[in-house]
Amino acid sequence: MRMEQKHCDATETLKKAGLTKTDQRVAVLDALIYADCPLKAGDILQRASRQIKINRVTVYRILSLLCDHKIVREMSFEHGISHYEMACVHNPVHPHFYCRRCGRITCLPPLTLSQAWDWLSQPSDFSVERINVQLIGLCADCRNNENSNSVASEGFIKTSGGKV
Amino acid sequence: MRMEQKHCDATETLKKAGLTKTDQRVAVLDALIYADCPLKAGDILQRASRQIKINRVTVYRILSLLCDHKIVREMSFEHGISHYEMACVHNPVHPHFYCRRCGRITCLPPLTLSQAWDWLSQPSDFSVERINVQLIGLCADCRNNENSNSVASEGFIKTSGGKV
DNA sequence: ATATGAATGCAACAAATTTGCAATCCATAT
DNA sequence: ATATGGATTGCAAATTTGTTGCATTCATAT
Ligand SMILES: [Mn+2]
Ligand SMILES: [Mn+2]
Ligand SMILES: [Zn+2]
Ligand SMILES: [Zn+2]
Repeated sequence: MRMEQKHCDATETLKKAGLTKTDQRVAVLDALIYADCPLKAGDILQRASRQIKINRVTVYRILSLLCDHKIVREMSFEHGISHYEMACVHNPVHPHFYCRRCGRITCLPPLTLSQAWDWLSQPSDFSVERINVQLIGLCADCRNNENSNSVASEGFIKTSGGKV
Repeated sequence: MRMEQKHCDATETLKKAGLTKTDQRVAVLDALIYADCPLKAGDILQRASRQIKINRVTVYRILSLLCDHKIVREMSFEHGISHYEMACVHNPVHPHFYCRRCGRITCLPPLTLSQAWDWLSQPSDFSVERINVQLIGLCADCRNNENSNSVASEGFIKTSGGKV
């Protein structure tokens, strides 16, 4: 009787996605697989460097690749630093808490929005001051031009969305 | 009979907050007040520069000030660029759509999370691929040290939050 | 009008991320 | 096992976003 795995396997993950296995990719994946919270690119470089030789730029390229393949999720809070976490079956989508003072990010259990808003009043482990809801995907223009190499934003005013 | 205003007035906003009125602050506020979507610092510099002489650094300092006074909201999507919008009575908190291809941000009407998720399936103006929910505030450590000048993150492993 | 603290401009700095290109590696076919 | 060619990586340099220090200018109360 086989035990259910708690974590993904880096090598299997790459194989399933049809990606070449390299030491650097395995090390980056391992850093994310065994992390207990979302990591910055710098965190990942640091952890992967304990295992192998890897360059900062390579970390960014691997993260970009893994995000494209939806193996990894990217998220960005204030102060313009991206954080990354596994997007595998062991780590379904969930909200996050960002501390504006120390910058730590904490994964939260699934919540409805009204439950989330309740945290604004109810004291808890966190003092929630506000909530951002971000829907991410393709706008109508970009959906139509998905395969074209030119980006819709070229040639028109970038910030021309409509306030609803 | 006085008509209801659609927009805030920059001068009044500064006065109400007890902030000195300067040409630069008025120009930054006007850019945000009349924007039809959240703006990047660079967008604001560009728009304000049409009206007055203003330096890049001044834009950042004014935005920081306005955010501290909760006159303006800051938000951050992928690629670590902050966007800003008015946080006045004419623009209550609402979700946003971010196009991962062209980078445009669109303000959305208030939605429950399940309504938001419905957009994932129902084709609409946007192809929603995922939803980020960010709770922002202070963690327990930082709440206790709010007035201390040392930040909790000094001296401990920064990424030590717990995955839930 | 003058004084004083606040706000701004400028230059330099800093951190995160991207790009170009040469060197190296990995998967596949001999 | 070896050769091969495209994919992957490393390194240096550039780009982008945002910050800091300090001298100058501005706003406002006397
Ligand atoms: Mn998480
Ligand atoms: Mn908005
Ligand atoms: Zn904190
Ligand atoms: Zn788009």
